[in-house]
Formats: sequence, structure tokens, C-alpha cells
Amino acid sequence: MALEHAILVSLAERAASGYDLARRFDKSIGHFWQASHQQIYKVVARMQTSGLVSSIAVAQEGRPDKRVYQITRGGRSLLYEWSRTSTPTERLRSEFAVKVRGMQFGDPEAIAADIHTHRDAHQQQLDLYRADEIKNFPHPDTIDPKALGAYLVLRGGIRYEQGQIDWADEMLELLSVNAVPTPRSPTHRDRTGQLL
Amino acid sequence: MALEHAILVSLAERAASGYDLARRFDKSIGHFWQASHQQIYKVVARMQTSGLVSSIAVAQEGRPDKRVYQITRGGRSLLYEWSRTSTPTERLRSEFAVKVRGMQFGDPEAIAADIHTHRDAHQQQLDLYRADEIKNFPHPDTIDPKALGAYLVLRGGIRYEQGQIDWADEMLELLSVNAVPTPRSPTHRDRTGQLL
DNA sequence: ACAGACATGTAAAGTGTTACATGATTCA
DNA sequence: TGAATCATGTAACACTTTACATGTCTGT
Repeated sequence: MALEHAILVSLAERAASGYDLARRFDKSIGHFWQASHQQIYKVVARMQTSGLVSSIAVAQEGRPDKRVYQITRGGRSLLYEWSRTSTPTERLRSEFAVKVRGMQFGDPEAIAADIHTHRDAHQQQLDLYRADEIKNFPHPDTIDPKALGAYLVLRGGIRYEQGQIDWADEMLELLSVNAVPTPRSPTHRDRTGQLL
Repeated sequence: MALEHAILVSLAERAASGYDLARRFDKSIGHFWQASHQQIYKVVARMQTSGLVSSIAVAQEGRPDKRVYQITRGGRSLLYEWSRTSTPTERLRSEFAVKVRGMQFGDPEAIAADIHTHRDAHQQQLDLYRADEIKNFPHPDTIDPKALGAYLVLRGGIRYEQGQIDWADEMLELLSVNAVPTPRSPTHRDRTGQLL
């Protein structure tokens, strides 16, 4: 039900069409929960059936009509009740970590390259978050209570990205120290029998 | 296919029954990818059909028979090829973060309590990781190449858990500074929720 | 006697991804 | 003319969770 909750939070902030929601799930709320437009249309339709949201059709000039969804009282009340139930602790789930874990069965150079790529991607995301922080929260001591949640998750995102970068740096450092011995010798063959 | 890869990594390290795999997915490999025994039995059966693993029935005394799975050459080769393809960058996905984000629509005290709970859970996991580190990797300068992957992901796990703890502390600090209107009398509580 | 570990599954429901589908307007 | 944005979906498939199912042996 996490997607329902994410949609409710987003609609509680502001009414939106399915398309708008899909774009928000590419940014803001999507930094912490992703969803495709296909999934959003399906789930938001179901949420209307169960009374959590209502919708009105809006005609537009020069653009297709859209259906704008609003959160209902029932939706707000569900959101409130949800906030009072404890969220089970989440565990890490990372295909990247599985790959690193199994590095002895793979190509160390390719994996090192992948670590580099990951480092760059997380650096990029960190830069975006930092810009967002400077733009929207220049005075951390006096945060508008309505924006406090957004600020706190932004801080979490920043910490997460920085953590990923630091981890990547540690791995690359350890890989260069514990370097795999002399790769280019003709006696070394990979599993398919090809020379390395 | 991430579960297949995780199973291949686990079986490459050591042959195992479905039951053994399920237990490993509660620990070691499971720190980074979770799976239930139902899912494991299903997927490992499929992997046998596609030739990635093979199995032999093993009779045991005083215990039910078991089916022990081994990785095949095809499995090792797939693992190797997989290590050479780049893993798409993973994004954060956290119901907990969604809840914090929407805190203005919920019960601030309940959410603060949830943050405490999360802090404690991550502290516990961190303690387990630290113990693992001291026990299995007392000399980080000279890591057995075969254990390097396991060490690197352990370091990642440690950084992740510490990051979650630090984030929780920052949130609790900010919540007490940007305090929501007049809570109950003894307003000062430490991180474990005890009165000061 | 009962709980817990060992051992392996089926079935149903829910969640998420990928492929396919359509059609209008705006900007280069 | 062609790409991008706006706008909304269906269908098939893959993955994950939850509930149900069975039976043995070991230790308290």
C-alpha cells in the first residue's frame, strides 16, 4: 500500500491529474518512492473506487482534457491513521551490493568500472539535492512547519547520496590496495578459456 | 533477475539445499537482498530447468531428505557475464521516508516515536555488522581476495546503518527545535524516549 | 506434550515493469 | 518534418507476499 500512501501525501499537498502525479514521481516524492504512469493511473482509479480520492474532468484549451484528483476526507483520515501506525524497519535491497558481494566470481575490472559509474550517478544526485537545499531551505533554523517533512527527507537523501559516494571511494581505495596480482600474464585465462 | 543472481553468488560460494539458501537469505546475502523460502524454491527449480544449477537428492539420518543444489558451468558463466554488464543506478525506495515527507498530514508525536524506533533498529543492525567485522575481518589491510566482496558489502552495510542513525538523530534534533505547539508537561526526552 | 529446527512445496493475491496504443499541440 | 510535452490508458508478464499444507526429529 506504500504507493497509495505516497499518492495521498502528494494529493494532500496539491490536487493533480494522473499525468501531474507521474511527473511528481519523477521528482520530489519520487526521490523516495518511484512509480510509472501506468501504475499511477491504475492505483488512483482504484483509490477513487474506495473513496480515498475524488476527481473532476477539466477541459483545457489547446491541450487534451484531464482528470484532476483531489484527496477526500476519507483519504486524509487514512493518511492520519497511517502516520500513527509504525512502519516496519526496511532492509537494504541492492542488486549492486549483490554484484560486489560476488566479485570473486566476476570480472574485477568491470566491477570497478561499475563502482565508478555508481559514484558518478550518486554525485550527480547529491548535486541536485544540494541545489534544492540551497534554493528552498536557505535558513535551516527556521523551517516552515508545512515544509518540515520535505526538508527532513531532503536531508536524508543528501546523507544517503553522500554515504554511497563515500562507500564507493572506500571500495575503490581498497581495490587498488588489494589489487589482484599481475593480470596480463598469458597463463591467466578466464572461465571461457580466453586469454585475459 | 536479481534473485537469480543472488542465488548464483550464494551457490558459487557453497552448494546448498533450498532450506540452506533460505537461511542464508536471512543472514549474509540476505542483508542486501531478501527472499522467502517459497520464492527461493520456485526460482531455484526454474534455474535448474534453465541449466544454471544442478541438484542431487541427499538422504540424511534423523532428518528429512534434502535436495542439494550446485552451480553449473553455465551458471558460473552467466554470473561472470553479468558482472561485466553495468547495473542500473538504484534509487531510494522507502515507505518510512514517504511518511516523514507527509508528516504535516499526520500525528507528529507518533512519527517522532517511529523515528526513535527506526533509530534503535538501525543501531541494532549496526552492532551486528560491527561484531561481524571484528570477528571476520580483524585486519582490513590484508583481506583474503576471496572474502573481499563480502568485506566491501559489509562496509557498505555499516555505512548505511550509521547513516540512518545519524539521519534519525538529525530529525529528532530538528523536531525538538522546530517544536510543534505545546506538547505535554515534561517535554524533554532523550533519544530513547526517557524523561530527562 | 509442545516448541523449534529441518525440509519442501502449492495457491492466491497483490505489486511492479515492459510493451503496446492513441492522439493533440508546441517548438525548432 | 520531427521531437517533445501533454494526456490516458490496456495487456502481458514478472516478481513478491501471505496463507495454507505436510511431516520428521530433537530438546525441554
